[in-house]
Amino acid sequence: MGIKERKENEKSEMKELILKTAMKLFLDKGFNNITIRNIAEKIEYSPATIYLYFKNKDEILYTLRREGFEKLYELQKTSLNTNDPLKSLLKGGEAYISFALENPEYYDLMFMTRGPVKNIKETNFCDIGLKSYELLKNNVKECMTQGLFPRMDVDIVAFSLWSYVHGIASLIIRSRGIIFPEEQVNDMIKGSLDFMLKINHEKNWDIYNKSMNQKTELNI
Amino acid sequence: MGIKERKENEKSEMKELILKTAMKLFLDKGFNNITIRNIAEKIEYSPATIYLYFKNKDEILYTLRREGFEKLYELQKTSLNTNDPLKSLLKGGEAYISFALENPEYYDLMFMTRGPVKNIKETNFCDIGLKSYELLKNNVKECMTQGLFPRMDVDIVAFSLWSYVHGIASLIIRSRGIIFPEEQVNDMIKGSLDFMLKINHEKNWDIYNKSMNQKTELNI
DNA sequence: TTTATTAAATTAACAATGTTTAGTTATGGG
DNA sequence: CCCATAACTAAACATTGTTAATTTAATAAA
Repeated sequence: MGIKERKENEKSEMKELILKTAMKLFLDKGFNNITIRNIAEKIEYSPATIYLYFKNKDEILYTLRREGFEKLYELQKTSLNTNDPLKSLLKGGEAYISFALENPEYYDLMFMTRGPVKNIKETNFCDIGLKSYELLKNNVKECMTQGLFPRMDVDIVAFSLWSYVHGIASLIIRSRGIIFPEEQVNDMIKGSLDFMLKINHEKNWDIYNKSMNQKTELNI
Repeated sequence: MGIKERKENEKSEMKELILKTAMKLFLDKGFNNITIRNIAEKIEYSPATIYLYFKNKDEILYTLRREGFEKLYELQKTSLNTNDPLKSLLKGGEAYISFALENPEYYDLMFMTRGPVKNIKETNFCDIGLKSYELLKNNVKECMTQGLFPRMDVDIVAFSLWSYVHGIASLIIRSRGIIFPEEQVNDMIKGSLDFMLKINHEKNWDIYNKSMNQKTELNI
């Protein structure tokens, strides 16, 4: 069965190549401005070949989107730990925004690109996305049990925090933060995260400060 | 000059008709899925006619986008008053999200659609958008002078608040809040605004409550 | 080795898109 | 009535996603 195996490998290598190339192109010009022919030309195959590996252009998107959700999940897993839930949230938020700004096209595909809504469930990116969301929820819960957050509906608070970082990331990605000079963007982001946690916890100011001083650099 | 005048009227009426029709179609299927031919067919003219009134498809988008910014600005003007800056913020936030969810296609064109970045400045939708942002900033300033907010960089706080409501609106519009049952969305939004202001101001809890009780219904 | 079968890739075409050009029809002034 | 200008359209163009027919390459069978 050595041959069959090799063929399978070649097949998945080809898929990888297409995905990698597509992503590189999307990143530069955006999903809608890249054609199947562009991708084909880059990898020096005919356009029709791509259809041997992906049903259509959308399926390339779906695959990349799922990849993105997996990447993000891994990232969240490493930055969210419940020992110090507040610090954890801060790091998670920073990681989230960093991910979005370092992989704008991934982020775009995941959260900003309008896709046929039917397929959102079919492509079950929800499953893995939901896992990320659960991480966040647990973190929020921990904050509540430790008395760092007011006791509210966990879903509401989690959604709020998610909305917050998503808002920051997506405004910047879409250059709607264009009002601010480029070099201020980084401070802006840090400041925003500050704002949320700061006013959240003037009571717990000491705890907050401790986590702020240990925080890692945002590299954007 | 009566004739010339009438012609001009007819010309702008035609523009209106095209815009109105385009918007209706965009709302249903999204900008990228609507063709010039679709619009033309709807208004019973030939596709080429549209190019007599708009340079290209994008210019229709730009025009609608500018319209959107004006609408939003008017809305913000009426809901933001500085007598009670905290209540003002809350109403402004609600109005913002309502606008986004009631006019998803406008909102999409304004903040979520990827457009050629060059044209962002050319189409100077910035001017009017900036005015909205200034309203918000003034409101934030007022909160600070009244001691309702910690004294931080006004831009950072304003951007934060903007990010927050934008995050909520855009996640819902892109059905990324799909994890929650439809009927909970409304509560979710209210709860989120609660969250932000609540934990913001447990100190000023009385003020907050006053504005919460008087708040108008979100009709989504 | 030669032939048959299967897989991989390409060529050429399709319909649909945004856009342009050349031409036609209508309108108003002389 | 004739002409100039405006309004409009038909027909074409290049480019898109996608597919069907066909060729080429790789494997299995003889």
